[in-house]
Amino acid sequence: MQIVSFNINGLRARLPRLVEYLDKEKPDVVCLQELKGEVDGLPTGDVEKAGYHALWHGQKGFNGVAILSKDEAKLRRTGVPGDPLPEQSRYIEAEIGDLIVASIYLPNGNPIGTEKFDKKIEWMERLADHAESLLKEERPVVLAGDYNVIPEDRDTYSVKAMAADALMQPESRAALRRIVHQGWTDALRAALPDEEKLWTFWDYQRGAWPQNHGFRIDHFLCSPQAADRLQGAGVHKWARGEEKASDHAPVWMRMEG
DNA sequence: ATGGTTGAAGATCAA
Repeated sequence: MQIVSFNINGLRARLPRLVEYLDKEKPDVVCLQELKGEVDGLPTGDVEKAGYHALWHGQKGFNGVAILSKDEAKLRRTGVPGDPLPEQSRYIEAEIGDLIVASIYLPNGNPIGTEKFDKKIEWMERLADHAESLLKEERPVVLAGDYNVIPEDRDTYSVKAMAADALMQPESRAALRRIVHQGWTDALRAALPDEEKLWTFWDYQRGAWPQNHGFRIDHFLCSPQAADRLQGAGVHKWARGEEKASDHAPVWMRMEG
């Protein structure tokens, strides 16, 4: 099965792109982030026509996550336990057959030195607690989404340009490492040769896309039971080059079964 | 240092 994570940067604006993407790549599961709105009133029937069930967790104006799936998914929860930002729609978790999958939109945290950055780290700590409890279920689990964290220096076009950014502060990286070290596999990193550069986000500004100035912030974390079945992972970079594209490209991973 | 762009709003804010 193929699982995709896609920060679509506005469901209203991107729905036609999303449906084209579903028709072309036909993934089994799609985790969406940054719906940037309530879903009521949008022509989401197009998603169903493309053959998908949908669990939406929208929010007026900002954030918003969803899980689309060819097989029906059962909602497990929205928000993380003890969520430090309960009014913001950043987490949805569901069960599809034996698989547990979550769509995550982690706080951006900019600018550093503010409450926003502190909340980002707090949110990551609550996610870490929840991730640990998920591992105890000893099931295939995939935590997919926009983590807003550049894990290592090799995951950005320029360490210098990003040095003051919340996405690559030592605290952000340490919080992500604390989760990974519980026993999760970063599917994209695992699928890459060590020296290979691969980005998932290119800013709309400063000609980032034509100059390939990107970074890797969309990740799949796989439980051992999911990692055992991992067959490959990559980025559907073509989608970033389309008209009216999101600033993120979809990332994919393939699992046996 | 600043500015550049986009979406959801319907003035700015978030990214």
